[in-house]
Amino acid sequence: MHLQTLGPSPASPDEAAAQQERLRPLVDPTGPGPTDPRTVAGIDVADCEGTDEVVAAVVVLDARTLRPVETRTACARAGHPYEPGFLALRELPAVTAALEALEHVPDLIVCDGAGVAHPRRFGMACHVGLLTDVPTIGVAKSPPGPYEMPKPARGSWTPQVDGDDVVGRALRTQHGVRPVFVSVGHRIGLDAACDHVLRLARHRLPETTRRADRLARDAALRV
DNA sequence: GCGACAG
DNA sequence: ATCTTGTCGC
Repeated sequence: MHLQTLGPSPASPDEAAAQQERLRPLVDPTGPGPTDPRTVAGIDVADCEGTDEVVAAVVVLDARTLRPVETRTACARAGHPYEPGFLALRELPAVTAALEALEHVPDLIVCDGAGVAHPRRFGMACHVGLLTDVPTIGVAKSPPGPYEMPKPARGSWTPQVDGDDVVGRALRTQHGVRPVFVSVGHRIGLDAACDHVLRLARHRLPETTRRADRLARDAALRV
């Protein structure tokens, strides 16, 4: 699929922070998103053992059946060790390559990790949103900080607050199971984002994430 | 048993 | 992220 140009790739955390600050005003954290998406994509990344490479996987699912209609993987040098707040510095080159190889343009993209629930309000899901101009959601497996535990029922949630802003939710996707941490990426509001995550979640994590995770893991073994 | 899930 | 171990439930 065609991707927008967002300027030169940062080569250090400092440059990445500057890029995040530059791009964050372009994020639109509102709107209904796709009302009745036909396809939903999931993205995840796995490390290749022993090498300096990471592999990104993109899986496009039929939104109705949750069956895959297209899968792509791409490899890239990690370049930098992981640093909190700079996941994209490490993962985005591979993610970009995988997205470029994609033939379908999905109606919605679910990213592994944060959207606006990020130190500079510009997590990976925001980055992918601007890159693709497709509505994006960030679903993280661990919280950005302390949070209030939602009630045990599936669908219950508590707000994630940062200063004066609500930046995301701890959302229960299965009864009694540890919540996931949802934040908006681009071109969709938090209510709609949580609706989609809930609809995609047969287990704790949405099917998009599970499928992309497995594909990335498998591909990483073969590198 | 095999897959899911907790820590 | 990854690995290891142990329990739970279909």
